[in-house]
Amino acid sequence: MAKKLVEAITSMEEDFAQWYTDVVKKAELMDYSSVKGCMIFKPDGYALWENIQSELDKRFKETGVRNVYMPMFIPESLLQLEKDHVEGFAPEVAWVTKGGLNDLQEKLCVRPTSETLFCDYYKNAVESYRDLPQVLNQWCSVVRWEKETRPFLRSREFLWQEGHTAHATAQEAEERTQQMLNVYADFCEDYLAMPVIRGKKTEKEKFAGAEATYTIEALMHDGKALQSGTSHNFGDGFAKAFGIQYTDKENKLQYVHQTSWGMTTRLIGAVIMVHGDDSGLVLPPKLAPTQVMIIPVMQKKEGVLEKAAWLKDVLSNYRVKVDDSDKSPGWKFSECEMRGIPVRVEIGPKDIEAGCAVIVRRDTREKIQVSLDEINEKVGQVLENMQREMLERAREHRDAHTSVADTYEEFKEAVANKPGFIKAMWCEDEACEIKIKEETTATARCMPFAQEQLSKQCVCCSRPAKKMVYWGKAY
RNA sequence: CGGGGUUUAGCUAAGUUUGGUAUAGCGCUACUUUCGGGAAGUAGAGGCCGUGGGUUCAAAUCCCGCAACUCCGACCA
Repeated sequence: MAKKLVEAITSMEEDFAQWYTDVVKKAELMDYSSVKGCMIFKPDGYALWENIQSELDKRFKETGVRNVYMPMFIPESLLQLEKDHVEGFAPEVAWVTKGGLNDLQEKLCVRPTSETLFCDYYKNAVESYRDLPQVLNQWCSVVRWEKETRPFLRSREFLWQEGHTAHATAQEAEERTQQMLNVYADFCEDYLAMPVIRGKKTEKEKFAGAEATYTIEALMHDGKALQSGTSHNFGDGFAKAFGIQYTDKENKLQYVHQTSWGMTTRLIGAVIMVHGDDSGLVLPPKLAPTQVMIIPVMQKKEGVLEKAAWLKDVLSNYRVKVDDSDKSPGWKFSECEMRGIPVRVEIGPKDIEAGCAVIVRRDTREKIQVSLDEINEKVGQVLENMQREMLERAREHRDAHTSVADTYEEFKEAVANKPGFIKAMWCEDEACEIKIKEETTATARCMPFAQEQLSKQCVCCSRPAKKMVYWGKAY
């Protein structure tokens, strides 16, 4: 691990929560606003979201998704149609009760999620099997009146995408649910260099109104888990509550089967906590809004700025910038590191004379002197290596922080002393899940698709085990 | 929503115990010298001391509300 160069950032070891806040501020990703729990995305923070958005959107569209936009308000009567759903969200919705100076006839909630609006739409849009499937998505913000907020991880208004689909058969809905979870998982691993565990939520942890919830779970640097994306299969529950029926080929009325799936700006928090170090943010090259920062040294010397501009041109197939502000080079180096820019190129009179430049990799701080003739190719290699090695390193960290517990004693010991995932068998009785949570604070993160038979007994009650579960403390 | 902490210039803080002209460092502006890991000098600008009440001749300071931020729980993406 590289040594700490910037005093303004608290070290992770000392205080992880403070480290996180320091990085978020120092990397200029966000500011607090005057509305409690609502944050300001600054340009560098919003640029991360824009990149996530465009890459995900591209991947969605490859699977046939189309974008729409629904209203941001939901009439109270509509929200209440599905019982589990309204019970799940009621404690945290914000209400609009006035329009101008007058009370509204029916109060409107600010959407906490839009299942009800999509259902209301599908009720009319779907008549025949020919209208199916409906595979729609929207990019928007939603509001949940959270008690405790943290930048990117939990705010009262957050940005996300929510996909909502309707299908003719249960099987088709199930396939779409899993397909989107895989899109999410591939995106996290390939684009964010963040390894995830794919699995199913327990009954207790599943989404309000869902038949099944699938999740991807990532492990943060401090050993806490972060739910990074979810995909829900609703079966025909919402269809029955909202009356969404179609006529099949045999001219019989059938209920549709629905799914929904979402990812949020919380992913930015995940990237910070998976890859960051004591000098600040570390961005995977594919995600980084600026991939290469050129820092001229002795920039007032004749020819230096010109050479830097020339270099920018040479490297123009990457997202490249020149820092020609009149700060000292040392300042600019630190600034680059705090902001997580993957590659820094130093160019000064000495380099120009020698026909080379120094390239420095953010994650390892490795410095390489390269000839200007081959710098374009070298930078490309460094970016590629960095993307790959960041994923490998995160995977190694996760594996090193995953333990196995056969007995309840081992389990308690692991929660207390080994931050990270704990793999253990479970009988599928909610009583054990609740007991574990109350006694250890660890929750069932997911039942992974890749099941292993660790033992024959439930880690909690010793009755026959049915599922292997990843447990952990979560954000 | 429960428990702690914090709130004074753009940032970090001192000053509050014991009421009496609002301070410092960094940052910012201008100029000069600098420049390979947060450079220096000179001259400037910048504050309703979170907010609303109260006590007092006098409040950053004492008293009572409220709010925001932050951390730990509970809830959640």
